[in-house]
Amino acid sequence: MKKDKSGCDLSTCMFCRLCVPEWRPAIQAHKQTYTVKKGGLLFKEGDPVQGIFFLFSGSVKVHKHWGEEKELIVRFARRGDIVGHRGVGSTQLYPVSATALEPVEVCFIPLEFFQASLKVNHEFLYAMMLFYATELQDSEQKMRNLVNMPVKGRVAYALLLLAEKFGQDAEGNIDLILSRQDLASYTGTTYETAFRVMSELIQEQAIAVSGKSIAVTDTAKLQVYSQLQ
Amino acid sequence: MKKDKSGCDLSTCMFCRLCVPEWRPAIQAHKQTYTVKKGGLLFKEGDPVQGIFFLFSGSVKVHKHWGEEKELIVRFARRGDIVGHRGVGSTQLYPVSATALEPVEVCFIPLEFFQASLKVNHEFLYAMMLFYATELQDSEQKMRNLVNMPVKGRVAYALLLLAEKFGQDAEGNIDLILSRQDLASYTGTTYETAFRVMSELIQEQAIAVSGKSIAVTDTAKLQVYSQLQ
DNA sequence: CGAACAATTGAAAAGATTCAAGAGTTGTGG
DNA sequence: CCACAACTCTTGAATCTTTTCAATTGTTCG
Repeated sequence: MKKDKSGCDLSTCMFCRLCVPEWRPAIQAHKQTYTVKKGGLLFKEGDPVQGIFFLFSGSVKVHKHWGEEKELIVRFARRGDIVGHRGVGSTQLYPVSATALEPVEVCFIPLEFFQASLKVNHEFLYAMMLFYATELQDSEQKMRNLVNMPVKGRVAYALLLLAEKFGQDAEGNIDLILSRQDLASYTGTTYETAFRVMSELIQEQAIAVSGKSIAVTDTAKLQVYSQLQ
Repeated sequence: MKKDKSGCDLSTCMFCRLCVPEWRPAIQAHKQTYTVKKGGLLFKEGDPVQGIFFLFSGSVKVHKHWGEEKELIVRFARRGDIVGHRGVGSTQLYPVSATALEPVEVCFIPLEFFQASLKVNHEFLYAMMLFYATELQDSEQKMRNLVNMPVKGRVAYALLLLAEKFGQDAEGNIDLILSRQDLASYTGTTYETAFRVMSELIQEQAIAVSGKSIAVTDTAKLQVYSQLQ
């Protein structure tokens, strides 16, 4: 791991990686690295935007709320991902919350410094634009799935996506501890329905559950459910 | 209307407006303006990305397909809006189609020139990044609505959004001729369901229909349906 | 141990889709 | 100007999916 003086892992921190060397000292001065424990909030929907977060380790869910009860998980983020960028734009408020699913180490960049960097560092700005463009594509792909797929297809699709993003061990276990409730919120359904669908998938030996982790055992079966048409 | 030599309306063309004056001649040389008739395609999902479109007049729907029958309208665009930017990113293919709802005049910028402009024009790049960020927020807002709102709420929300975006005349008619089928595709439901919901809203005098245009007559009632919680 | 919370299951209800069929519109060619 | 075909519009009824409610079991943790 290449780390800079403040302990920032250059291989995973997009911000530090993209900054030209001369800027490093300024970044050192502005960024803050700290940890958030499991269940802790990085920021909350409706809060004024303070800055951007880069994750060094751990994982978080990014979610939008609906009344007191309901939520929709928009995205999961892990080591190397950016969080809080959804606050950049017209409004001054975060449109989503970010909650740690396990202890996370974050690199926090205050908004003013982040924006100043964007203004000065063309490469970084370009990378950020591409990043937003990709996020937009993903978001709309997910939107179509939510609208046109039955729950089973959405769960299958979600598991394939998570397996790819978080990786799997030898047994196929996805490297993310995910509660049924969170899976339900991610696939836009209720806890009970998510549970029932999971049971079916286990029955069909498409997936397996051991302890708290979920394993994809038959990718092809899941692909059938998450297929177009 | 301030127009440049090629007939580009500077007040509505984000691209031309953001370009520094010295760049205008180069733009003139690269961009193409032409019209697409009603029902015509600007580009199709899966096509290789050729460039970006800026709309001078008319309106288009941006939609994703699902098998042969189903589609989800992701967004409507009008005068001044950008279309085709969803193709920018990892893949080389448009993730959506764009179809003219009425005759449109477009300013087409080939991708290479668009990207070259981004590389050179910092202001433009910054504006594009903010634009993507805003689109992302809108997309996720819509996603939450699709997941958590009943159809009636989604239709109500859609109509309020369209009224705001496209404007209304004295009678409240939204300045966009929208078929029930398109409204259904936009709200992620079927033609019949959209029809029934519209009938209810007419009954409740929240909206009115005269000819092909839809009028919002009682904003407050629609807001109740599209409300959070 | 007991309290709180997560998991599990069944049954009823709600919401939306699908199918089907008839009414109304539009456009075309004779 | 009418007849016909091809649409879109409109409505009812059956069906399916998903949610909701409710009740029971299992697990965790102070």
